[in-house]
Amino acid sequence: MAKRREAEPAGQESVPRAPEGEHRKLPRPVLDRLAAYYQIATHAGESGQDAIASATLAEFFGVDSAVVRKDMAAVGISGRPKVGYPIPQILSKLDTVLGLSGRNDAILIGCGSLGSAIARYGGFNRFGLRIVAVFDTDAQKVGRSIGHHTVLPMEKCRRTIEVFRPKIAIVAVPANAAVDIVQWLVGRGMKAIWNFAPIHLKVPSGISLRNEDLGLGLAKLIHDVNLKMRAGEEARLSG
Amino acid sequence: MAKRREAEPAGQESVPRAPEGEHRKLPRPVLDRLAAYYQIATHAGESGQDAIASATLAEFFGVDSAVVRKDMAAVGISGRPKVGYPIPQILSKLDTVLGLSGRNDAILIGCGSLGSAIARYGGFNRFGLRIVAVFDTDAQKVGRSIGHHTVLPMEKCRRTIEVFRPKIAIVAVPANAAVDIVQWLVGRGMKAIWNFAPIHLKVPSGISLRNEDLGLGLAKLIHDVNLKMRAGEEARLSG
DNA sequence: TAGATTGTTAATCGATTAACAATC
DNA sequence: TAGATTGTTAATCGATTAACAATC
Repeated sequence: MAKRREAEPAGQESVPRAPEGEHRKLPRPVLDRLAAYYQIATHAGESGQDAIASATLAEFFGVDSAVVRKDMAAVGISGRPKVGYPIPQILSKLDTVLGLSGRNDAILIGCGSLGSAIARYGGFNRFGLRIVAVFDTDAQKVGRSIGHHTVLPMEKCRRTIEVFRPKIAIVAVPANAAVDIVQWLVGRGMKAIWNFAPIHLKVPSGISLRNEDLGLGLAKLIHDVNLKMRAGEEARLSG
Repeated sequence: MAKRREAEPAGQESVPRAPEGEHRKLPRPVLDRLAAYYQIATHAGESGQDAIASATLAEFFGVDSAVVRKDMAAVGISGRPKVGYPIPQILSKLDTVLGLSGRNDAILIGCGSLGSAIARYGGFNRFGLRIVAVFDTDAQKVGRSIGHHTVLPMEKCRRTIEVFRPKIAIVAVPANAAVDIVQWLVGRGMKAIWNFAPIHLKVPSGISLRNEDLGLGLAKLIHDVNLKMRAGEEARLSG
């Protein structure tokens, strides 16, 4: 029953064999759904349920229930016929799979409106995120307090990285500054970049990067709403 | 050369036939990539290039160049051998496809730190977004000015919707308030919901919804960095 | 012309869907 | 027991990759 194929995508050739157990590489669509199940199960748990059926999760995410059952099997979450999947097991297993159980230290670069919002937002604690320091090049912003943090000058960043060794850098600087900053951060040993600048960045393989471009999200939403409105009009004309 | 199949996903049965030309339904992975090409082409154009090769776009996005050429063909962008795809054509075509050429009016609900950041951020103008009004239930926030806006009380929201008829509502309220607000907004005729609350919402088919859950994005990034660090360690041990 | 890059067809691969036996 | 729901196999579907002819 072992998986037949373990071909790695470009940039991963150095991995000699697939990791086993909970840490095997999951297809991206699976990972997307698992993250959503985590959120849905959390809210279901808060409202008093102690189990949730594959059909329920499927309806929320807009897929077939067999997909959900396969996803669950892929990470070793087992359900019970007539009952569903126990929410505590979903949460603890996905905690492990998504890596949320450990502490994930981060620094934040850029304290404009979006950077400040991130610094103040407490909702990421749930995912183990701890922002150890926030930086800005703007002398006017240095010294200000944002949430629990005081904005530090960029010159202090190198030393902070050496002391705290954070894995994650949250980049919320203007697009034209992002390329250089990210290159510098990677050079200082940063392992993950969470990029909010509206520019598509690249990093060496072995470094994790997430381009969280909200403008692109908006573009997709606008595309979708235009498509639906057009479809609605056509249905009205022909119906 | 017409497409053979036009099956619609669940919830779209009312559409009698597929729209033609630039507005046909694109597979989600294609749309994701097109939005990224738009961003990459924009920056390439700003740095003085006037064309870009499929291989360049492919390298940025981490796919094969044939994928890029197919995507371009799918939306009718034509390139020239030895040159690549002209950037003006990429931008104007994707403007149309993504629906960014029109004006997209929106209201913003919730002026916490994230809502305020969105209200202040000018980067969405590029996508035709115009926030016509911002609202909050908190009497303490009403009357404050955020960017160019003054926070209005929720009671004024109904009337604003009737007058401006915005298509899009940006929801940046706490998770426990989001469900009711969104249901109300849909009832008032809103066509698209851009949800920043950390909860997976559902809307009737025919309404567009984008759950922009940043915590989920973080979870995926953490998963990825853990996987890579683990892979790196294994390579070191066995290598 | 020679060479680089597009455009497109055919082959492969992987993910989704359908179906149903196993199980509580 | 009967019925609902999981778990899993086989079939279908769609997207990616490989290959190469067309073209500037």
